[in-house]
Amino acid sequence: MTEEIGGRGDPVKVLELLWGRAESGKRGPKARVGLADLVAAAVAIADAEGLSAVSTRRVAEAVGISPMSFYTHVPGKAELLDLMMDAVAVGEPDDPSPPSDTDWRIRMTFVAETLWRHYLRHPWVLDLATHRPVLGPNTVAAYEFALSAVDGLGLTEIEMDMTVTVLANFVHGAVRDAARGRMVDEVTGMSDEEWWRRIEPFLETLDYTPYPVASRVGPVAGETYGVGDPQRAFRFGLDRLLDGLALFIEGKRR
Amino acid sequence: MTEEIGGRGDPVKVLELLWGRAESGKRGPKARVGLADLVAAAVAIADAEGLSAVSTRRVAEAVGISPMSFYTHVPGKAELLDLMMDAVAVGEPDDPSPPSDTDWRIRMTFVAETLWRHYLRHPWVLDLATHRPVLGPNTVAAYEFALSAVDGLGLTEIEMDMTVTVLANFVHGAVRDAARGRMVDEVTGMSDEEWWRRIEPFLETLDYTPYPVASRVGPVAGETYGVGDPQRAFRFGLDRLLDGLALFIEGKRR
DNA sequence: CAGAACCATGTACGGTGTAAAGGGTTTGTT
DNA sequence: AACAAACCCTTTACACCGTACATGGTTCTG
Repeated sequence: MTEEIGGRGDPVKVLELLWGRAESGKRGPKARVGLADLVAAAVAIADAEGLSAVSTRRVAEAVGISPMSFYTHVPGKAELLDLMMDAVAVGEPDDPSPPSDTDWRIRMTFVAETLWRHYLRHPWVLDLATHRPVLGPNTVAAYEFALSAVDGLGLTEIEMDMTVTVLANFVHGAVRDAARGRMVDEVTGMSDEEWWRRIEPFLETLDYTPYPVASRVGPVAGETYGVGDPQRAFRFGLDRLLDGLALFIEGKRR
Repeated sequence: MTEEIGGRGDPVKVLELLWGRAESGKRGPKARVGLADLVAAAVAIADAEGLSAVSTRRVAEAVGISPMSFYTHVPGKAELLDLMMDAVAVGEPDDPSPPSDTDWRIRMTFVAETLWRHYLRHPWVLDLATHRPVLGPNTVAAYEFALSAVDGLGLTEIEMDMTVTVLANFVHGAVRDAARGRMVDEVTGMSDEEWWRRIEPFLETLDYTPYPVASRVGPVAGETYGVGDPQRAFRFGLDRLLDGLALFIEGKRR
């Protein structure tokens, strides 16, 4: 149970680590493990057991060094978290290849779906992606990938960035809801269905007259989110967002 | 440095606390402090020093009880966090009053701006709002408030919920970027401007040929976000999103 | 007035991140 | 060849965290 804050620590130090500029010394004994091993181990732990299972001692043990040897390779935990985020901010081997389509809408849809898959594969990123961006090579590559989808449409640089940011933020929020229904909470060991089932008797005892609209919408939405397809909300929001962007882009083109 | 996870603990227990159903006993001595005192103290600490400063010991001390007496009032920290979220999910006295406008667009804009202010006032909510919803009275009231803006437009219940969710997710993401520039990071004590200034020399040493689009857009966007007005991205995204929703709503109306 | 019920507390345990100091091993310099 | 610098790794220790457990007061009920 540790609040994990990305984007901390000495910002230059972490950049040097991200871009491989921290040349390891020539003098002493060779390191038995590399930085990449530590990061990979930490990612594996986070993927399997959630972010709260990632501790410096645990990561050190996973790669076979003593707890404090961790600090030989990484300045601290904050930097490790940044490195983890950048490490997974890259496509997986089984990802579909991007469409070389001329329709920006198809390209942006693909960007959104790629982000969607990314977050579902590494849900712990959702807990970390609340602070400063990690300007590592993979993160920048992902940024480039997203920007390419809106390049050449007549948008200014700022408009391009804002467009991509809005899309990324939307996916972030949508996948948060989806991850809820899909995963079993590794801490409570309670599935989303059980959660709804547990609280439902209590909810029925409440007086909903102060909430007329919510009491009409809530149960329907709750049922849908509880057992339904969260991908539906994703598609709905994505379509609305792209509709709005289309108006803007076509307005600029003329 | 503690990961704070909202929406945990016994879900019914926390609901009882949220809705005031946990009747305090009649027998023993009267409690010197109430649940609301603990929650208020915790919120004050989080507002002032960030979420990582909120510990059970610290909260207990703030209200003048011993560390373990905390658990007389709250089952555990997870429940406290839920209570904190719901406690702030209500308007402040100096909030502008909602427009009684017939234009849903004006109403939704107001909803978005209210959310925006909410997150800026309590940025720590961003760190907590990643898990299950807290179905407390204030949270439900906020949900009702948002839903009212899209009521009577001919949308189905599910569509209403998805619309509100998309809007909330967008604001969440946009304010995350804004909070970055506005606040001084309470942990590093480094402002956003200083952060950019520190990393800029390093960024100039990188080879950007693999990132042609990002290298064109990034510096412009970085400068804008670094010293510019993040509210601009908020307005841009909000306008695009509302444009897209307008298409859908007007399509359904006919 | 007895006892149940309740609030509050002290102690203790296992966990966290990491500061500080020291031992071993390799390499560059003389 | 000898030495010192540089580096990896380790041990010990500290302050903090959430909270289980046992105990001691206080107040209301029967």
